[in-house]
Parts: sequence; structure tokens; C-alpha cells
Amino acid sequence: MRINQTKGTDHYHHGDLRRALIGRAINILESEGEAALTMRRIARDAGVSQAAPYSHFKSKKDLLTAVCVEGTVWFGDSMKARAAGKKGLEYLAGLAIGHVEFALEHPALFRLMSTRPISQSLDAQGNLPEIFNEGYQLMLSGLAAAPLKHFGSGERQLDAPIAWAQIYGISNLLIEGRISPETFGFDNVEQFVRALVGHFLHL
Amino acid sequence: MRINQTKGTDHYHHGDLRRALIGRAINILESEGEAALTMRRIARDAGVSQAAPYSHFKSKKDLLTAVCVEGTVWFGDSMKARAAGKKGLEYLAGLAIGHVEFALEHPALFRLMSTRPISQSLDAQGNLPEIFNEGYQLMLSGLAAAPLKHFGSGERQLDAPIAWAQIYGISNLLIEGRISPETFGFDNVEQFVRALVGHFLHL
DNA sequence: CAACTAAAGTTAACGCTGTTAAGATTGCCT
DNA sequence: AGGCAATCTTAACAGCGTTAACTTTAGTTG
Repeated sequence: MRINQTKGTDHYHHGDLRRALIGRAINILESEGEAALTMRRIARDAGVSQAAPYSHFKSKKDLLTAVCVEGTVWFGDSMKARAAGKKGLEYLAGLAIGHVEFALEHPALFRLMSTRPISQSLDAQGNLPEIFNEGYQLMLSGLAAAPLKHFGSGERQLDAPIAWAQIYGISNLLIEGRISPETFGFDNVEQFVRALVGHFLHL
Repeated sequence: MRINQTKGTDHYHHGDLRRALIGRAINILESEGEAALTMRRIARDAGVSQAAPYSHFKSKKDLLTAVCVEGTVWFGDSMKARAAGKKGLEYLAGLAIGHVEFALEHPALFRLMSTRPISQSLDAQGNLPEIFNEGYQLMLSGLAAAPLKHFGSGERQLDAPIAWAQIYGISNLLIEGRISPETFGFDNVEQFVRALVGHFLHL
């Protein structure tokens, strides 16, 4: 007697279709870009009928929100991985490098995440999934950890939005090909971002 | 005998359909957002058949590129208007304020312009319409005009991408509602952006 | 263990989309 | 006056998101 696991010839009851759909969606996004990311295509790739996803997501928007949540977890992991074990300025630089690296390694996913009107990710209660603020929270923690001795006293509150906006902007300009590290004499992204962070912190 | 101007009862030869389509597209974008911006809707609003736009644009992508070009002209004007007659730091701050103001006044258009993969705006020869670099060029001129006395000598080259990325990021965070001037104790966008620019320049 | 139910899948259809093909109308040039 | 190229028309195509109605299955319950 079969248990609750996926099986081939069995058309009904996939096992964990919800998770499978998110995974397929990310695969399509990374290999063929957002234009190829259709509901029917995702279902086809998951081996189910075109209407099956609607048992798990009430709309495409909902599925894309779940994709963004998944991507945001990776994103946070990428930042944390680069900052792990470091202190102060190096911690902050690590976060920034992890941020940019994620954008460059997963451009379509990052674009989806960063270009999505916030209103489209609100749940039924009108709340934004809390994970979506993790990047900002990390930036705040990085700034709190960094000794920003050159900064004026009164405007310290501006550090966070500036840092966030800056690294977000740099990520976008890089993945759109509008700037590149080489343009400014750097061999790789890490060197480039490290210089930017140092510059931002007035070192 | 009728001349080459638009006329009502005459179904053929609109007059300047190309320009009309761009205008209608921008109207729809600003009033109802990108989701409502379909080829058929644009044609309907312009009073022509669904296939008529294809005499002037070979695809929707092409029409949207033209919309972006138009928007980019406005965008440059908005920056220049705010910087006009000013010098040095005030000139730079004016550019930044004009940038953010444009984004807030035309959020859907700005989003279209800024989230469009660069590859989709290349012409047949693979060139980006030169207008798309105007924002960056303005920023460069603003930085050249500003006395950045606190900046280190070796990394001066980084000023431009940093300034560009920063104001671009701020614009995006503002129109997505992820930050607001009030959060940081400012009454309006101008005050907020002025403080950000000052902060960026280490004043 | 048979019967019921809720969950999770199916097929089929709706109106919409971008786009193309084929034909009609028009202004302009000779 | 006639022809041509540009610009418009209608009609059709496949693919899209989504819904409705139905079928299969897993698990619970008497």
C-alpha cells in the first residue's frame, strides 16, 4: 500500500505539489527568464494539468509571491554567508557583497523580487510577509555593528536608507549591464563592492 | 481637399498615429498602471483597430521602448528644471530632487523605465537609445560641478556610480512605499532628498 | 471493512492577449 | 489618370490566466 510520497503512474495526489511548483517556477525563471514564466508552463514542467496549481495558489500573483518569499530566504542566506564570522566594517562589507553576488547569480529572480509592486505581495490581511524586510534588518544590524566615526550625529538615522538604496541601486545597475567593475578598474565584483562600501563609509 | 491632419470620419490615415499611440500608452500607464497597458487597449483608446499599431511598431516591446524614450526626455527635463540656475552642490541637489520628484509623480512610467531589461530597448543595431544615458550624464555633470572636498583622491571615479545608484535606489524605495520622508522626520521629499545629498557629500 | 467526505487532481471552456496574413482605402508622384 | 507605397481594416491563430464541473484518491468514521 502506497504512502504519502510522489509516484509516477499515479496522476492524482502529487505529494507536495505546492513546493514542486515553486521549484519549477524558479528553474524556469533562472533558465529562460520572466517572459517564459507562465502558469501553464509551470504546471507542465511539474507534470500536472494546467488547472492543478489553482488547488494550491489562488492566482499567479500568489504563486509569484511564494517564489519571492523563497528567493528572499536565499537572498538573506547569501548576505549572511558573506558576512559570517566578520565584525564591524567587514561585516557590513560582507552583507553588501553577498547582496550584489546574489543579484548577479540570480538576476531574473532578483529582478522579480525587486520590481514587484509591494501591493502585490500583501496577504489577505494586508500584511507584507515579514521575510521581505530581512534585507533591511540585516543592513541595520550591519550599520549598528560598524564604527561610523565620520558620520554626523544628527543624521545618523539616514545611514540605513542610504546604505540600502545604494547597494540596491548598485545591484540593479550591475545586472542591467549599465555599469561593470571593469569600468572602474576593478577585476571582480568583490573588489568593486568593497571599494564602494569603503567609499560610503568615508574611509 | 483635406490636408495631412487628423479627421474624425476618416478611418484611414490617422495623421500621426505613432505619436498618438505613445501618448495613449502613457495615459493608460499613469491612470491605470502597467497591467492595463495592452496593445489592443492602446489601439482602442486611439480610435484605431487592434492591428493598426503594427504599422508603426513591430511589437509591443518596440512601442514600450518608444514610451520609455518619451518618459526619459521628461525625466531629464524634470532633473534639469530643478537644477536650473543653481551652482555646485545646489545644482547636484537639484538634480537629485528632480529625479525623485519625477519618480513620485509618474511612478508607473518610472517603474517601466527603470525595470526594463536593457536588452529590450536595443535597436536593430544593438545600440541603446542614447537618451537613456542622459540621467547618468547629468549626474556626472553635477558631480563635476560640485566641490567634493572631502572625497579621497583615488576613488573619485566611484562618485558617479554611487550617486547614480543611490538616488535611483531612493526613488524606488519611495515609490514602493518602503520608506517615506516622514519616517526620518522630514516633512516633504525635498527636505529629505536634500539631507540625503548632504549626507552623501559628507557635509 | 464499507461508506462518506474533503482534498487534490482532471478536462473543457471563457474571454483576453500579442501577433500575423490578406485585403481595402488613401495620398502622393509621375 | 494610373500606379504605388503607406496605412488602415477584418479575421484568424496560438497561448495566456482563470473558472466550472467532474473524477479520483486518502483518510476518517460507524
